[in-house]
Amino acid sequence: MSTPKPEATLALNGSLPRHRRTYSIGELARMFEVTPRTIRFYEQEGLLAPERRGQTRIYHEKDRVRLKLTLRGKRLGFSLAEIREVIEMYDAMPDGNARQLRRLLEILADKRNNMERQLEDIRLMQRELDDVETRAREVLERLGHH
Amino acid sequence: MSTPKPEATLALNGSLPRHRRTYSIGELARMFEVTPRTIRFYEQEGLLAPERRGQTRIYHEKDRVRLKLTLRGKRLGFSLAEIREVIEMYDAMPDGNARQLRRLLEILADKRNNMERQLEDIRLMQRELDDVETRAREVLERLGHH
DNA sequence: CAACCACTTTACGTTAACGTCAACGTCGTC
DNA sequence: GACGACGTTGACGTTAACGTAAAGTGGTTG
Repeated sequence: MSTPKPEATLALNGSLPRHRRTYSIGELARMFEVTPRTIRFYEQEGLLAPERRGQTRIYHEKDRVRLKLTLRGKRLGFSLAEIREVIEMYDAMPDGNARQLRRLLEILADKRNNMERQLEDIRLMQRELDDVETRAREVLERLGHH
Repeated sequence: MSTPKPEATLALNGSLPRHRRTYSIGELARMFEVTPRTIRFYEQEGLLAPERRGQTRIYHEKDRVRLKLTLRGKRLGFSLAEIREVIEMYDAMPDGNARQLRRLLEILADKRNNMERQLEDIRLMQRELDDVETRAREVLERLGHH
């Protein structure tokens, strides 16, 4: 406490083996471009369970990964409830009973189908975009030539 | 009215050249597995503009296609507002000015980036799913062998 | 020590995308 | 001519996923 060593306690985290790093809620928020409110909300919804040092939340690698997966899931249109379901089952896996596991496999298969349809949707949508863009460029061209 | 010919007026639409067909709101709803309420809502939001015969809405091929594109857009996570924006610009294209067209191209490029990221997300997500599934199967296997 | 962050909880507000219900009109049919 | 299936408008309800504001805590910095 008396030694003025440059141990900013936070800045120090700069070059640690990723595994030992911890994050504040603000850091994570900036990192993923969400607000702290969002992160707290995800916790409230059972998607995160950070450590607590007193009042304040402390996030480890595990939490960061979870958040990343959560956001990815969201971009793919999954609801927080769905994401939580998978996360919970995943956590319970080691000692999960057979029924749970089969249920998990079902859910996974379901997600997979979802992915497949999304892939198809994307391909179709890209064609549409190509088409619209081509037309737009043509019109633009004609405008250029008066 | 007196001739009992099997002209069910609705059933008759069965084998028409797709182009001339028309649809009731209920037909479209079943077709795409949405409720009539949804379709009316999309109209209210400016995504559809069906013909009217008296009070009742009559949908043509064009409307069906729009609905299809709208739903596809939704599956890909676009908001109705975004979808409408594109549709409107597309409709206004022929007589659109250069600024409008350039704006449209911007939007399209944006959507394209979105698609690309979604593709990447899907690939990553599929790997995760593979991983989880593999683990689940392993655990299940061990359970089987007591 | 005062000022300033960054963090906390509590609670109410907001937006998008419909659902639901009431109250009514219009066919075709039994 | 009652009935059921389908259509209409209008209005209010609901859910998910946060936003926002209020009021307080704890650490460091000039």
